Amino acid sequence: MADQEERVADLVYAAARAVPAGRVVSYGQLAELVEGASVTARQVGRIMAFCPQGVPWHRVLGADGRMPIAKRDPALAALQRELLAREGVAFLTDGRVDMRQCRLGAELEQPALFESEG
DNA sequence: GTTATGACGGCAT
DNA sequence: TATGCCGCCATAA
Repeated sequence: MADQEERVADLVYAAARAVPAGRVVSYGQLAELVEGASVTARQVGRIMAFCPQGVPWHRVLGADGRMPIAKRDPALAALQRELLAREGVAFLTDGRVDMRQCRLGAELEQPALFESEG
């Protein structure tokens, strides 16, 4: 059914909306957050390309913190970086997002970073 | 039907 | 750290 595609999209959007400000998730991670449907990072990318209003699409990045969106529209990459910066997301000198501490659940995966760094 | 590419991810070198 | 390769699913040529 074609509705299945919209169904999956809705789930992806819901998962994206669940991402709090100042936090980011990778396409693959967002796909993992989606429950009730088998979604891959590719699909998330395709779906996020047509995300409606109210969806924090800027909080979705590549697994390495880069913005592949730039190939679609460099302006969006700049906008994304601006929105993330306003939310307090840390950026690296490489221009990438600091997934180490901004990734959703980072404190659960790399607690050491929050212990030594403080 | 095959090949190539894409808002991706992981592993090997 | 940087490159290269493959897997994944969907769309276009």
